Amino acid sequence: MAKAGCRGAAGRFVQQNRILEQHHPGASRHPSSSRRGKRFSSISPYWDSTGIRRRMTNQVRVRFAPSPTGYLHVGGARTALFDWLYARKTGGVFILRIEDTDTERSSDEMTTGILESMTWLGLTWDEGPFLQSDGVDRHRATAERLVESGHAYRCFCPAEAIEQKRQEAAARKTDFKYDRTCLRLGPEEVRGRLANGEKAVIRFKVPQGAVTFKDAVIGDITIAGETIEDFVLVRSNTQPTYHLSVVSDDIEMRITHVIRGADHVNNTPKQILLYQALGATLPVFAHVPLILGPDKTRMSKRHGATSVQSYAEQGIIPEAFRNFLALMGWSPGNDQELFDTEELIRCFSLEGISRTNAVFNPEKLAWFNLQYIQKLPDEKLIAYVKPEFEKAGLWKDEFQTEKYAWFCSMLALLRPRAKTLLEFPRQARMFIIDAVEFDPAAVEKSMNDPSIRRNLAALGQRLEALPDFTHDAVEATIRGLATELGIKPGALMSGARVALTGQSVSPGLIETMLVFGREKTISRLLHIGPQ
RNA sequence: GGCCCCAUCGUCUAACGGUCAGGACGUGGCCCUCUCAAGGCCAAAAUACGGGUUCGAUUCCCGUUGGGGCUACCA
Repeated sequence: MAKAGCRGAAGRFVQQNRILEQHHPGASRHPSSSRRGKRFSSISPYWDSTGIRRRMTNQVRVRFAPSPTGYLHVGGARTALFDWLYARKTGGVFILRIEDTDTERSSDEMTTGILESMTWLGLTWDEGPFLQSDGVDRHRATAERLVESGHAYRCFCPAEAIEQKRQEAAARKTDFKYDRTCLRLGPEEVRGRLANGEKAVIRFKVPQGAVTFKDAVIGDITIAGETIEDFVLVRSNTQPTYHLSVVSDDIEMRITHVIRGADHVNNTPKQILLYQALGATLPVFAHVPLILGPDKTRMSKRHGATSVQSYAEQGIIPEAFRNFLALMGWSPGNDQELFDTEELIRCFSLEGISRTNAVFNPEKLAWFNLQYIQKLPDEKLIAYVKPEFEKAGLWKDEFQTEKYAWFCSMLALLRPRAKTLLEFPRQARMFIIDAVEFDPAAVEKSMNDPSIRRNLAALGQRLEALPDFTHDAVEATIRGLATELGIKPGALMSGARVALTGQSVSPGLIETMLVFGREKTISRLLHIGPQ
């Protein structure tokens, strides 16, 4: 692929990668993840079993943190790709963390599916996958520290009451924020009510003043503190919430760059406030634009195929999908579109990320797929295509042994016509099965003239007499016979096409004959099947 | 409703004050040709609107409009 210069390294926003402070004094060991049966790697490299903190470096550490409430969708995959690319680009570490703290909606099957999709895409992670739920004790401890330091407080207000007020405010079309009733509670009262068994949440006490941060892709973003509600850190059932868990984990994992979807920009001020309250150094935030459906609304189930898995099932190859995804919201700054892995890594930069949402374009994906299919080495193509042939009941092991060369020559005919892997068995069928499956319309179109059978038989005889069954010899024979018969070569060829394949469309006739082989070609011309 | 963000061909995008606004997908035409593809060539197609700033705005500023996101004891 063309070697081209990429966007300069001088960034739109150059921000120093600072080392995150390790601030957790009594960081306990990661509990093992046997809670729900299935066990994912839970060995954390951040601190070893002796409790000795690892040497800190200024190495980039990025994470992809999907929640296993569904399959990996294209938006998530694109985010993961950018995370991965940035880590590879900088020689950093790519961490996978499963945010499964919503126990209601999370499932192990989804986690497995996400892992499979990432593997399919070749997005290999260096650490993890960690389960966020393994950190709940630490998350709770973090919240307690915030209460102790006066950054958070317990709130006894019933959720229903707040929800009702919220509804009322919405009906009135006015803004609603929790009124901080419980902020005024004295420590005695809090203790008393807790001792009484009253349920409480822990809320973050949002400080006065605006929060400003420099997003690596969007730029400066400022949000007035007054618009941020005292959000819940720990639920009344003691489950930590998202904001707390993410910040606690990102600090713990020493994440230097938070690259995630733009749907998180409004969460960022809350999280920044948490970092500050915890005395931790901020990571660089980079919010990548969203991927939209054709109707320009956020991709969802009603847009049809949105999971990575569904594209794999549709015969898209991972290299193509990845290349396509990379160009959704990122550009190298020039006209290059086809990138192999190394080029992609070399050219990728946060500066090249767009600020505009992108509409998913399946047609362009198909084009990328075609491009990649053309270039795939035979071995690799066969590996991709084999399962499809098996599904269609057309696979034979000899394709990889005695008939390997033949199989490759057939694939060569099919390639330029294949936009997806699924088309290979479909098109290869006529080369593999013994019978000819005649398409009535094709027969009607090219075989209705009674002379055509005679002519094809004549062609069969000539080919039989040919010393060498080669492309040039066959072509000369066909053209010669057509001239003698006073018909167009095309008429003879379309008849031969139907006699051989049963179809009116196929790869080049002569190439097709060569793949069928001399015997089959001649016998089909001499003895045209039914009809 | 409030808050945040965004705005170049239908779509993905290039342009970082001066270009005939470039490329790609898709679309149309032509070429190649035994059909279908692939490939080659050509074409149509955009700076949302209104104000500024400037010798000069796609580019900088403001407003309008449009779009998206967030607005939970979801993540």
